[in-house]
Amino acid sequence: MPELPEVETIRRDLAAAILNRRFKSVNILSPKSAFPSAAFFEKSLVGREIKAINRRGKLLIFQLASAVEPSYLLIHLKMTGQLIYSDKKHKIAGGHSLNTAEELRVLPNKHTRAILEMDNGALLFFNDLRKFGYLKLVSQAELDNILAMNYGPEPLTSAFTVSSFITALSRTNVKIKAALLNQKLVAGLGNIYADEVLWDAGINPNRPVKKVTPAEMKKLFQAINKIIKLAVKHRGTTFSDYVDSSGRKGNFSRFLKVYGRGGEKCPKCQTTLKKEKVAGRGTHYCPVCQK
DNA sequence: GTGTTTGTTATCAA
DNA sequence: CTTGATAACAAACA
Repeated sequence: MPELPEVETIRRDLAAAILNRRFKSVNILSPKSAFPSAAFFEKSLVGREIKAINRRGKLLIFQLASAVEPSYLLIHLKMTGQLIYSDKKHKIAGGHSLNTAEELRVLPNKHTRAILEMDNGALLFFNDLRKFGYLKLVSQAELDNILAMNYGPEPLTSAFTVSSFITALSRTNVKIKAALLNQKLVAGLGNIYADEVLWDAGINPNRPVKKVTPAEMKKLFQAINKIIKLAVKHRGTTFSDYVDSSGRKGNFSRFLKVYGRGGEKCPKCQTTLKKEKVAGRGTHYCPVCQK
């Protein structure tokens, strides 16, 4: 599941590789993965230059040069999306390959939904097993609207402060885990990091937000910044499908304290970790440390 | 055939 | 009208 650290890793690597490059051709293999339509992609993206690659929460935002609309390409990986860049350094079946020998995998594969060719011949593959992810071309106004309507403060930025965090959360009374997954309250957390920050802060995922004290909110705020920062440093977590733009796995999995560890011992108190559904999601926590 | 996996949105209930 | 809880989506695997 690509969450903030995984998407940020992809953003940084892609920016280093394809900034200032133009799209030479577009091949949409799964029409439902491209909005508003495959034909619109062909017409509007070919020849456009990538001016910047930004990120908001889990959303990748490619800014296109020139004032022509649509001026942004949005890519959301949702659960199983991958964005893999190949500059043909290694030649294998089909004429293209990944950059790292140990991760070589023939592309495109049966889950490839779109292929974007750059003006230097490099290819950008959008793979998505479950087809929840998408590519979307939007205007400045549409982007502004999407960001304003759907995204709260970004961790590790000046917009994310203890007081803004507490204020945002105090407007609801859902379970704290559900609040952390709500992108409008804080952007970028998904199921893995929500569980990790709650364990770090010692808060039970089932606690209603209104019963979390200000002191605990502060611990949670600090846990979010600490864990997101560390996860970015280690290039994210690979649990199932996630790989970076070179096809490599993230290195943060070994730092996970509770996610995917139901039945194992709590690193703090040795109690057996629980796994149960909270807010409709598989949730891992320590019944003793997290109150 | 059944249950699981999750990001986001649609739908329903209170 | 608002809020919160849940279903649905898609696809593959155990």
